[in-house]
Amino acid sequence: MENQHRREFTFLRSRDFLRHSNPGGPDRTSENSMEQSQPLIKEMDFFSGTSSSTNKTNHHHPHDDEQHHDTKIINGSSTHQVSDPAVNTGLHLRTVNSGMSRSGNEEKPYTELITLREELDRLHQDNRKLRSMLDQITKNYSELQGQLVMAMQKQAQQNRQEQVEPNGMTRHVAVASAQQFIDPRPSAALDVNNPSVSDEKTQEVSVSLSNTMEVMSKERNGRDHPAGKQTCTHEDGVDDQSFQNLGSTKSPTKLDESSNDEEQVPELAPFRKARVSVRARSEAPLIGDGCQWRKYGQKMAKGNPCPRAYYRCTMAVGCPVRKQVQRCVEDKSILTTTYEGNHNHPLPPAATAMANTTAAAAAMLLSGSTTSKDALANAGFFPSMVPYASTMATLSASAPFPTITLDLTQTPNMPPFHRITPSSATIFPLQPLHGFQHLLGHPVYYPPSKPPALDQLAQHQTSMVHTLTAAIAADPNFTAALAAAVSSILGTPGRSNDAATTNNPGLPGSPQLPQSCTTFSTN
DNA sequence: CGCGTTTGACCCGCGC
DNA sequence: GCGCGGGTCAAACGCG
Repeated sequence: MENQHRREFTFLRSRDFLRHSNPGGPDRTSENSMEQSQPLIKEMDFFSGTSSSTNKTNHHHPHDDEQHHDTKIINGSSTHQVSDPAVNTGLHLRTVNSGMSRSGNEEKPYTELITLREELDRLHQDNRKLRSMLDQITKNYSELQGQLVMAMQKQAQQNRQEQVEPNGMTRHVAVASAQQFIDPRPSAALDVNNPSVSDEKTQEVSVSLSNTMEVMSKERNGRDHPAGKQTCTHEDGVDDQSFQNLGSTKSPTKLDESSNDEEQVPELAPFRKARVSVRARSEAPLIGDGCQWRKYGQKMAKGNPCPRAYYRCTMAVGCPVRKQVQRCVEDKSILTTTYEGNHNHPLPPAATAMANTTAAAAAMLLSGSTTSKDALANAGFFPSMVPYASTMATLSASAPFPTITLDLTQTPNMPPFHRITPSSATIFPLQPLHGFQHLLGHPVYYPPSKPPALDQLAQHQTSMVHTLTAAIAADPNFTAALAAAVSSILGTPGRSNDAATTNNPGLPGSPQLPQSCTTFSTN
């Protein structure tokens, strides 16, 4: 009970936080910076509450807990209101009865009973009110989120127009492509947030973001494969309507960056799926993320002696979420897990954390922080605010999927991991700021140590990095989820694997990483 | 016997 | 058009 209360409380608080921080751009910034520890604590509270609850719930219905936990959290306010009074009622009755027998008044119990019933009804009503309030808050949050994105885009657009670029060509292309990529998003994201998608209020926060990703992926699926492969169709099932709003899709082909403006633009839009990768050190074959997975394939990937394993989420029948797990060629102690898709079912608390992480990361990736960079920078976002500064985020627009990689293997002072993948990827430490490249759709890979020559380009990239890191940092969901991810991975290096492989959603003591549409790599 | 993993075959997209 | 590589399927296999 207490756990539930606590969960509920922290959840609501985090929502409050979201709500407050969202409305004002600048305010949000300052709030974030100033409260770096505070919000962090809140978020950590959320997850720690989760894990502790998991521990306790293990006694009774571990499964139940897993299946309905989210719902409870979301509906928390109401649920508890109901259950608590019920308990109290019982106690009251007993007390009353004893009192009764003494007094000898037999009619009093009925009166008491009636009174209690009325009380109960009243509580039910309160409960309903609270629910509706919660709904309202959730809606507001979604709306604000969408508005914020749009506002940032507008501002970025304005800034862009005002700016005189010596390197006009390149810049223009980048902007155009980014814009194209981004534009569709707000509407899509909002659409996805539609109540229709999330009947369960519980999922709203986490789902909304992850859906964004799904939207993107769907978009590509839908366009590229009108006929639709089974897999694609399947995934599209969740919320097809949303991806119609997305920009034109087309050739998923690789972007050749720089030279051809005409070709670049179309290339940017087409994303089959957003992916989130997590790199972490782990001896275990898998990281525990709170979900149940079934291996459905294994392949030798080119350029890597270590096989790549394919997993599918089995927590729900039609869950489209998949993940790929592969060890890093350079450092076999590093495990890379890549998540793709959105869960179509309630997630265990631990899984929610990861889901939020990946969703938020994906949202960042897809939200086109590129364009909003200036706005964010102006607003005063700085990477230093990122709680987990050691984490490296890598954006890759390579191939069909835009991918954001969360590198949990790095420490601030360590040189960024050197990526070998053919796909271009941009790595930027959340704190230090390395040059980062083509974001969304501009696959350009260069060693972190050697950013592309042009100073201006470097500058541009730097600002983008700022933007992205700031945006990521500013997203409570992301930071919270990331915190959970980091703590779970670093905290329980050894056993995380078991959890992931088999079904241990909500392992006691080991916060699990929820997965959504993200790539997760563990080292 | 049921369930999950393994593994070869197959499909599809992309580049040459 | 062909080959390559990534991703998925599904029969076979193994384990509890």
